[in-house]
Amino acid sequence: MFNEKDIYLNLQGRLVSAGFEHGAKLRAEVLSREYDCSASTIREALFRLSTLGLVNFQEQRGFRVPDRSPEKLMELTHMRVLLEGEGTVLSIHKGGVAWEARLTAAHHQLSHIEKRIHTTDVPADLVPIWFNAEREFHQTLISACGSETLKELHARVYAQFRQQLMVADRQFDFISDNIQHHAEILAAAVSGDEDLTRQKIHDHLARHLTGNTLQV
Amino acid sequence: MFNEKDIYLNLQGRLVSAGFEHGAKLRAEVLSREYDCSASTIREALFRLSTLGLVNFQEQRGFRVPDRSPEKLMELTHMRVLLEGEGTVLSIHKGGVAWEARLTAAHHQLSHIEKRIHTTDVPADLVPIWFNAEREFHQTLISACGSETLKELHARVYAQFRQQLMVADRQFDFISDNIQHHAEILAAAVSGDEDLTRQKIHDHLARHLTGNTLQV
DNA sequence: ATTTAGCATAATTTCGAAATTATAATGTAT
DNA sequence: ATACATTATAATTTCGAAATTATGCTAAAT
Repeated sequence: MFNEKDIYLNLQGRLVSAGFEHGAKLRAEVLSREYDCSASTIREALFRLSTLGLVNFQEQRGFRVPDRSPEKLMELTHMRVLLEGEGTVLSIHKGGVAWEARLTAAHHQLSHIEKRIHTTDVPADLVPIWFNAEREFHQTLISACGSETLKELHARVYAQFRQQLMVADRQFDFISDNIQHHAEILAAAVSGDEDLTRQKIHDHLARHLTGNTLQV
Repeated sequence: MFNEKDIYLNLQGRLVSAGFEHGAKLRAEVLSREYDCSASTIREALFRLSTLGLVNFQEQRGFRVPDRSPEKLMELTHMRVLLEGEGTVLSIHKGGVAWEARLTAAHHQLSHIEKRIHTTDVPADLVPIWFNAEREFHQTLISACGSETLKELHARVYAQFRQQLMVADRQFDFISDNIQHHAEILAAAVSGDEDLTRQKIHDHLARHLTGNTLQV
């Protein structure tokens, strides 16, 4: 049923989308029953996730979901601004029309979902879809940067950023601003204006740099 | 004798300082005899190191030391310039006199070793000492940035960068330039000139951005 | 009543072997 | 001779239990 890779990915998914509480203990034996495998297999997966930053490991004390922390969120946001800015500027230079096309497509999908969220009450099953579309858009921004290293670093930071913001029931008050932000980032990127693009990425994330947001 | 943490750290050390060949296969069973423990313990350590980027893991194909690659080195160098530049500028703002003192001290030690290397033939046992002093100086640059996240990202990148450059017998032709570079970085940082500091960090690493260096 | 020591319980870590999967070697058919 | 299938070997992965270490509980002493 589940091999280690599935378990690893499934745990990763839960860790960034309220599948566990902040600060929750992750006991290998308990999880091993859930996934119908041995504790060692879970332990391996948790170790990998700990090096990713999605799980805290303490010697002789096991594994835990990291606590929420406004400082951590600010640090992660800062790294997102830095890495997404750099990666997007590189994409502008190297990506060509193919990248612009992919970015426009990713934005179109995201925009569609965000407008639905904006106009109607948010059905619970729309949240993971929005979640993926948002990630896809931001990943596409840096997708033509030419540096796997940059993309890996960004993926880590993005995952930890999401984990900080995860909550069971989401408010979408921010969605109106987000629609605007994403459109502006797209426009700036396609226009080829480096500084403006960096600025718009910064503005999009700026509210997480104040220490006041622990809501999406 | 060895607990898992020791094994993990020992392997990490070897992986960044020519303790294994580039591309070498890392077989858990073989290493388990070396460290006098079971294969599972080694396997756990290798998984953690793989998430760090110092080991490649392929499903059903085990673990390997990453190959050398000029492209990878360039990407890592780029990330070092970005993260060290950002971290140092933050340190300039937040570090105060205490940070300047630490940086001056770290530079003094590094400078001492580099001058010895410059004037005499390089004794083999000086290499790891230089190695640590170099890392210490660059870590100190960003040490007052106030962001554990930035420091963690930098530590990963620095380790992978070192791994790319590792060779059994080192040439130290570059050392003369390095002495100059490190002094200029120190001077720029203490003077508080942000742009100049970023520039000097860039210049120090610039030769690794050409794709022509796979020597330290 | 509070602290501390010893004990019982629970959790973590390590192990070595069993099961699975890949790789190499040999033989067979075209 | 080359390609393909089959078998044998070697490597990886998973397991469940044993050993170690932490945690919580009870009782004795101040």
